[in-house]
Amino acid sequence: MANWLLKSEPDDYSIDDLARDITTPWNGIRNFQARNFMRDQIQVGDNVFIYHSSCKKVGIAGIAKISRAAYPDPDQFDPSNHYYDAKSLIDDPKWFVVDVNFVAKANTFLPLKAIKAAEALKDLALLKQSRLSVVPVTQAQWDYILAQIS
DNA sequence: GCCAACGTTGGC
DNA sequence: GCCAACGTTGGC
Repeated sequence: MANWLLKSEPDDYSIDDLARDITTPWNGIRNFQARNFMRDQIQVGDNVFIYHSSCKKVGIAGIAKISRAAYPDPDQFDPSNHYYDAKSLIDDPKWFVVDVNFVAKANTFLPLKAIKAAEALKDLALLKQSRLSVVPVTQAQWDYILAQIS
């Protein structure tokens, strides 16, 4: 069982959208490192923090859980889709999605500023690789953040 | 909207 | 396989 942090732009898809939908395919990941985490490591039951990026309130907004492990992202085969990838083959797909289930909204939103200021989170992968949209979270980091937002 | 960081592409 | 050019991300 592992823990992850998934980024989303709330204007595009927010924790409130997930609360409404209950479950959603985490689509549109087009970065190899993020893809590899999803395809090779993320398992059903893994814990997820939902992080809002590129917006007014940047930070951790809620909690989710993986409800389905990696399967090919259908968008990559649809020429009319924004995420269409002509180089991806049906029997050798390049891009994957996992399904995510809503667990809870953060009672207390944890802003990036507070994440950066926390000694316990100084090694958080989010801070080391600021452009990666799927990052692992250690158990100690998970517990610390959970306590902050609960 | 700006700009720095950084991932990807493509020519050599 | 290197590296410059280019495109995208993401915080401010």
